[in-house]
Amino acid sequence: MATSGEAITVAPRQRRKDAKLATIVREAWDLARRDGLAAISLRDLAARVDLRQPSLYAYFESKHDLYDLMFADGYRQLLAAAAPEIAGDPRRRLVEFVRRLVQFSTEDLVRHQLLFQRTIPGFEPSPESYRLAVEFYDLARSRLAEVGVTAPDDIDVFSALVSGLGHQQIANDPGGDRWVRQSERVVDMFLADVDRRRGANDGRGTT
Amino acid sequence: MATSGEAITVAPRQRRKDAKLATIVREAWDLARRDGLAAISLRDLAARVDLRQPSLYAYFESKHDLYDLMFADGYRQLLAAAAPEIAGDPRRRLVEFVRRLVQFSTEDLVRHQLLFQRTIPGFEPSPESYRLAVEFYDLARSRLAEVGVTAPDDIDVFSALVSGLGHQQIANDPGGDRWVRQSERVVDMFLADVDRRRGANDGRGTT
DNA sequence: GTCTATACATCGATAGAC
DNA sequence: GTCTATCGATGTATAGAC
Repeated sequence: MATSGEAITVAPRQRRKDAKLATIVREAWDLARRDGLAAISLRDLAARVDLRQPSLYAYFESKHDLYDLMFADGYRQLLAAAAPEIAGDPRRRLVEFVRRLVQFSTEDLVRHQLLFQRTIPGFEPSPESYRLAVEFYDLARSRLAEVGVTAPDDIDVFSALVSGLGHQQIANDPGGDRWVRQSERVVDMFLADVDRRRGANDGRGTT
Repeated sequence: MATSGEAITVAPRQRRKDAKLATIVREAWDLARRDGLAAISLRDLAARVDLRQPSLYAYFESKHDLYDLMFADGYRQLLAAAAPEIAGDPRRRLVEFVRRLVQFSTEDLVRHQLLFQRTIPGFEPSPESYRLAVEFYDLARSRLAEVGVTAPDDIDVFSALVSGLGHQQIANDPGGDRWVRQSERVVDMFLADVDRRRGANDGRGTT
């Protein structure tokens, strides 16, 4: 029985470590909300998870590595918030998708900063973490494709609209809905513009 | 001659101090671009302006106070970039105004962070500095009023569009023009939306 | 995997002489 | 206004025992 001896004892040990790591990341977010993203202290973090500061290095190799864990965690949260199916026609699905994104941005300033802004000077997500980000952008593209939007310029404009709503919401009305409630209007404005430009180009081919 | 003795000697002395302060702020921006906004070191800054670190406290009272000087300086730069008169009809003036703002955002990441994002945890601009920000937003409102846009919701949507273009530009194509060149399209999209909604409400009064 | 102990650098800010 | 000297804290990271 080469398997049982290991599979039964090692697996729970790994599960314990994963659970502890999840706790560490959760507390790290909490500290970031309190002191700012760049001001997370490993001493404070260790104290919150009942460890001594050097023991944290059993869970990540450096502070940037911790940011990477948080980055991946943040995109997992984003996917969890944005991916669930939405009933209705494609336009309505897109509106609700945008509303979810803007809402997500406004829920957590530092999460928004780590995921969408360049707040930590030297930080670059690892390829594994970046894959989660790509997964999200693929999801966004598919929501756009459903309403017939696939041109790169259109996608760029759309991304600016969404990021602008989220940014204004969190910067000027945190916790409120002053920009969240413009989601539907902005989507309709965008779709009307795409239609208008499509009409203007009609009959001229695909140039 | 109570005046001459003071007016002649004190004024140049003050002018010297102002010039030195301007140098300090300029070098602070340079350090921020190199190390990040939060990582500005007063020792490094002092070395760059040929002072010892404690001597900086003759020019500002704390590090937050330095950020306040930079905040005010940044908005003065923004006003200098955005305020110059533009020839042409109101629509063209608005397009050019937006292009200037997006361009301004993309020119300096840390300036963009200090002016438009909440990167420094405890920092709040002083009332004097904030007045410059208000001056800018008044300018933006007047550009909008020229094309007949005055409703708060319209202004909110417009602000989201502009900030979204700037944000995407600096986050995903720093130094390029991928979103800058969408400025005119976005303005036209916005104006068409305002018109469309105005038409939809016509004859129904001011509700 | 967690600990103690510690290295080593850096930080913002203050005291007090000139 | 600028200096020297220094305080007190904090930061990340490593060595080595258990």
